[in-house]
Amino acid sequence: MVTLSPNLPIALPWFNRPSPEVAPDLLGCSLVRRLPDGQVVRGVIVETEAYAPGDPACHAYRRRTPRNSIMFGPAGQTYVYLIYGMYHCLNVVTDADGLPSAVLIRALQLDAIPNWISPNSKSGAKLKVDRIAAGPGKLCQSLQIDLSLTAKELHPTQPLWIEHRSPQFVTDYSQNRVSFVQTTRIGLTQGVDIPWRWYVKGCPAVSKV
DNA sequence: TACGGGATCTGT
DNA sequence: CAGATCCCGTAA
Repeated sequence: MVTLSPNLPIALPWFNRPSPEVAPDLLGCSLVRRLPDGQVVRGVIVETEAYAPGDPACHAYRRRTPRNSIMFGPAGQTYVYLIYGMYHCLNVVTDADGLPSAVLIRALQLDAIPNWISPNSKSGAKLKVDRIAAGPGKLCQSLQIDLSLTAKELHPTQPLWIEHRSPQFVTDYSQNRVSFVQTTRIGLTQGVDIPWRWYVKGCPAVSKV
């Protein structure tokens, strides 16, 4: 189920749909990060959440502001924000120009622990690969994503892009060896009941609850 | 200009 | 379950 090899990059128009459609379609796709030194890191997307116009949990719910203005733009751009003063979250802007919506990428399945991450936690325990990009904050940490990567096109010429599902994943999904779960979103105070979170069933990287 | 809260994570 | 830590939206 883990994709080690490159697949076809997803072109921008693919993201030009309502976020609740794009979010489940992103499961099984690979998020790819090219670092300044040329190193490329790939991870399979296993958990996503959708945010859309009229949704009280959406950063753009009230109005357009400097921070959320990227969400109003054309689909296929990154929207990165800082949360709790210490973590970053990565979104993909979706839907038509003018409609503020995005998909939060919450977890990745990595194939290896990136070499800039210590293989041991602070308490000394060995980190599991499955948990390195488990959660939106850890995901950005594991791929060195910060505010400098916001408002970038998802394209192979850029520091971030997304690739289509591997043939293996497509087969596994169509034969029900892999399935998705749809449920409510995490960590919100508003829009708590909207079931716009999707994840790959049985994946260790997916948030509990 | 000041203030308070947040799409999180870790250790107690 | 509290604390870390800072940007940004809202109110003044």
